[in-house]
Amino acid sequence: MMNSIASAPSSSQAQDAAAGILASLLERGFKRTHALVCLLREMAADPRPRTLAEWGECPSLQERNGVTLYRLMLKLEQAGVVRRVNLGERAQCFQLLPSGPAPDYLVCTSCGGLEQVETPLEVRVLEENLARKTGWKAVRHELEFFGVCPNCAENSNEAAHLAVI
Amino acid sequence: MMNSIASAPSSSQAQDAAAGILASLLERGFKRTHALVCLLREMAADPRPRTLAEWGECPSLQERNGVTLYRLMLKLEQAGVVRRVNLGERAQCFQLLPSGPAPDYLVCTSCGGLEQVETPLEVRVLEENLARKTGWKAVRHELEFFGVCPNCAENSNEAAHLAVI
DNA sequence: TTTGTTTATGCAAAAAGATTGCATTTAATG
DNA sequence: CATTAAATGCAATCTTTTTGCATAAACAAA
Repeated sequence: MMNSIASAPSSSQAQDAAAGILASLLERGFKRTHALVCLLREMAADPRPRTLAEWGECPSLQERNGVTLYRLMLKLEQAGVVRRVNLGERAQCFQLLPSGPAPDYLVCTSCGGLEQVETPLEVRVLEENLARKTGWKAVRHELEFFGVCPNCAENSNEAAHLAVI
Repeated sequence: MMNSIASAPSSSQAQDAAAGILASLLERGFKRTHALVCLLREMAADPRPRTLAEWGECPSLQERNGVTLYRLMLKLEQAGVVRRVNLGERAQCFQLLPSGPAPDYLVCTSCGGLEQVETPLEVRVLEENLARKTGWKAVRHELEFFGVCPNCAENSNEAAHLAVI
């Protein structure tokens, strides 16, 4: 039902994924630029949704201009390779779309911690039905659970306790 | 399964709701200010999630300062009276929480149109379980479906057709 | 009603994030 | 190597969110 996100794809798998995506993009008219190659690698190596600023902090991308990353990310989103996720932060987050169904998340509003949640079957069915039975096109969904993780909940209890003393 | 949002609560019902919320807030230390009274009325009269800028356009709120609305909205959110919803727009949207379960939405990414979607049972159960069986506290969820509504899909087809001619 | 205290408000300004225009560079193509 | 189209960096703008501070309004007590 719920999995923490410890298991990033192994380096070689990630590289393969990035390479495959890159190939498909090149066929679609993308240029093999330094920024594109590096960004795909970084995003394949870390499946979590991260802000533009965060992606920009990756070693291989630090020298890149922020605006470049911004425009590149929009292109990748349009190409259906990347998706935008709202994690309750002010800035939008982006992540590489996995080959399978995209994950949903459980977010700690206190520490920002993230756990992956398997998409409820009902949500998938609803999504499919919207696309098939109604006139809606290109339907996707976004589901997030927000709360305070056990760790933070405990700490805030301690804090409250200390405050009384 | 899906309902368009034609049925805003009747004026009197909305007023009652606003009055009830106001009373509860006053008990909790809120001051009965012009801005508070008007904002609650407007939000009760229109259940849709709207941006701060949009709420500020309401007749009774136009003379109010935008920052006032901003701070008031945050207070209402903290008080659990208002919730923040991400509708894919750059600005955050706010809406009064209904007495029952909060609605989920189907959003047209082309025209911004909004339809209400009943929360899948599985999502509610998942949410409850997170709160009961795991150590997570104050769990809530946000579920949105995004797509292109029949109207916009048709128009874009026409546009594509015309473009060929 | 007056006084004092607390909270809300307006104004100004800053910080953060998203977005565009334009001149230059880079990648692909022949 | 020359040509062309796309990508990049830089500067600047715009929108949204956020804060500080002086003033005004609401509330409670005298």
